[in-house]
Amino acid sequence: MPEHNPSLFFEVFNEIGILEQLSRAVLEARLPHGLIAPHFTVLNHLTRVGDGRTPIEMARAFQVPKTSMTHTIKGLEAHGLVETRANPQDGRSKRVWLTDAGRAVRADVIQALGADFQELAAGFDMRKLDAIKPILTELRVHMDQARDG
Amino acid sequence: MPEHNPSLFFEVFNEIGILEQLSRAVLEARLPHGLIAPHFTVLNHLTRVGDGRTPIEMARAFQVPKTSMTHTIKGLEAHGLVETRANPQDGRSKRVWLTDAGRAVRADVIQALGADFQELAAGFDMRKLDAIKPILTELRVHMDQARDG
DNA sequence: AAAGTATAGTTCGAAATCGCACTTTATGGA
DNA sequence: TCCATAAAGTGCGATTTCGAACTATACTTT
Repeated sequence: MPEHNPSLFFEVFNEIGILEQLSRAVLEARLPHGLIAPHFTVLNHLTRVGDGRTPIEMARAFQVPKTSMTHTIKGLEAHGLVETRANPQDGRSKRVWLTDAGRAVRADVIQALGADFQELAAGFDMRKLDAIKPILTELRVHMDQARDG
Repeated sequence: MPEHNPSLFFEVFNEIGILEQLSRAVLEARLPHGLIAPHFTVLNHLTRVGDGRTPIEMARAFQVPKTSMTHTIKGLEAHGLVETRANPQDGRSKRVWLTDAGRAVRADVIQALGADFQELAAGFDMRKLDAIKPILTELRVHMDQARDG
């Protein structure tokens, strides 16, 4: 008989909240001075899905208000890690491009994190991570849909 | 042979970050005006582990700076949801107590969230939540220890 | 008991977050 | 074409976050 206890969500979200803070701390310890997690998230996103994205597109991807994305991009521009150009297809919007410096910072941070994760991995059964990843993804997709619907 | 691919952490933390935002949005949609997630987290913590905790104890539990906890508690006090008294055992510290209003707000929010979670649960295999919860806890404990050591 | 060190909490200032209102440009009918 | 509506992005202000420095109290060592 399935348990179907909704308070399970409560407990899982609680753990997720704490893990988010812990993992953010690990990341930010490796970021150059003046950059915080949202900056890196954008650099990483642009690297993975390709640069030339629009701010609104990234705001939706990360589920943050567009004003927050404006602010984050402004910070990255101030550090010379991205640059923005008008979008020829749509006069309202702009596109965001990585600079060489932006790519370099992202690569450096990834490498530094590799060491941290190596250490974390040493004391943890990675098969358990393997096991939870698809479920977390499924849950995320499910909640995304519930939000839209 | 175990995979031992540290970038797994990267992907898992990415999902956790998005899930944190999504679940926070669900929670905050149910909170009374003027309260945000950290306020509720404190109300809930005091209910679960018992009130009379100290600010520093909660700051550690949630992995937030103690200055943030000071601010959060001040907000709850302003809303009359908690009150603080000196700690007779330690002149440096104070203890935080729930008021009746605080308990009531927490209960109302829990109830409202029940409906949300019920709906979420309808379209999701709760056995998968059951499966990931202990692993998330284990990971959280592991990272906590890695941070201290 | 005195001195040095550690801990709990606050104040302060800088930066981040985010809702609201606004401007500009696009789109989809009458 | 004209108009209404929607969408992209920004400016602004209130609140939040959080590190640094500080005060007050406790603990430890001699």
